[in-house]
Amino acid sequence: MSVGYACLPVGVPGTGLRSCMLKNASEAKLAELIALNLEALEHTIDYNIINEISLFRIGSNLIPFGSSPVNTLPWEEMFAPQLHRIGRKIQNSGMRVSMHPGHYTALSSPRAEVIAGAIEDLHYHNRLLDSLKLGRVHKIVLHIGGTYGDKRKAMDRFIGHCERLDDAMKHRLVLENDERSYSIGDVLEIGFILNLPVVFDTLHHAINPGNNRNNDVYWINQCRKTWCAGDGKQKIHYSQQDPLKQPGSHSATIRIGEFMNFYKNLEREDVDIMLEVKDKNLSAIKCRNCISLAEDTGALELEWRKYRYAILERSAADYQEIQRLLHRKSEDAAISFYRIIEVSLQRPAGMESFVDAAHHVWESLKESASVREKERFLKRIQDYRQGKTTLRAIKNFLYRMAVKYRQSSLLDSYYFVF
DNA sequence: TGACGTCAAGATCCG
DNA sequence: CGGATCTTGACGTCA
Repeated sequence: MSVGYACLPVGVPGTGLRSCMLKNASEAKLAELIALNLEALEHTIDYNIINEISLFRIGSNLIPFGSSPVNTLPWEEMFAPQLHRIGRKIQNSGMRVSMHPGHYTALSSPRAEVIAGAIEDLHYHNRLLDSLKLGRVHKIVLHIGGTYGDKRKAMDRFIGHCERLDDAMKHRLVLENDERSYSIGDVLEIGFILNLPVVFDTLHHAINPGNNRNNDVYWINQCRKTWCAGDGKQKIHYSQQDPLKQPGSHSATIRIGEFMNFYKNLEREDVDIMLEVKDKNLSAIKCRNCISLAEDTGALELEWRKYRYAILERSAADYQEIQRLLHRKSEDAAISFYRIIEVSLQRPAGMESFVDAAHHVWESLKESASVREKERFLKRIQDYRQGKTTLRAIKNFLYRMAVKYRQSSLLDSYYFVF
């Protein structure tokens, strides 16, 4: 079982994807952006390999306007060396990647121009995975689209358009239930007709369960029947509702208690779980550490080094509690560890604890920093105490210092994420 | 016609 | 001038 995350890791410098507005999308601009984005993707893949994250979704915006007629660049050839290098890293590390066109790619539409655009978009996604020289276990996840007042007719249109796609494309396609129109029952019906695998999305299902009320495990086992040997492991999407936002909004982090219940009920290891969550890679590592059978306290120590300042700035008591927990080396330390982290990160940073944490962070910068920079730091702290500057401004300052003096342990930490 | 979701670009404001 | 903060864009569907 692999647990993965989508598109952009948080707290990893140099992994952001660039874009531009349509009116600025010249050939030169697009070529520059593609080069930058491939560098960013390679950094992300490197990060995944180092952190043993073996499931990842490549963002559709990797090639700006990739499926639009404004982008006529032969980018597969132009960037072949970078693309092949990235593909080899994915392949050699045993990573599995996917792509996911959004809700705007609708093969069920009654409008011919929308269908043409959707097919263009699918071709773009397929071209990208082909250009990385990746096989058919690296999937493209597709929604069905709208219902246009008649779901049966829309399903028939979807099936018709899908059947006409070429085989190479069809071998990559997998279908997903959505939170509005197509329940998992609907999508399975289509999947069986088209002989395409189905991805079960837990949160979409919770919001749009359809008529046939069954639990997650039942549907996951139904979906399993749609996955053939050549498709690789069955994939599912797992996410949790943000309690303060609209139904369907992904939570800030995966609440580990809920996830572990889900995992235990699943009683299966031959499933890949793609998380959809705001804190991305952080939750992927969290879930991985909590389900891994080996009592690898090393991984937990590494995590603590990354979380510690974010916790310290909220609560010295939480900080000490975690220190004691890790010292005890108990059997289910990982779950207890993340439970405390989750509660602690909900607290706002208090003024004194924030200043305390900022000083600790400064400790690793002060040897490199100039006298002027030290003065600037102390002035900012003073201003913060007097309400003349914000916590975020001080963190941004510390971040720039960490970049300038290449303090990788600080840059790799989650201090700047929260 | 605007909400929906997403997130960087672009625009504007501030010191 | 640099940095922080607000607004716009790009996609299709649905109310």
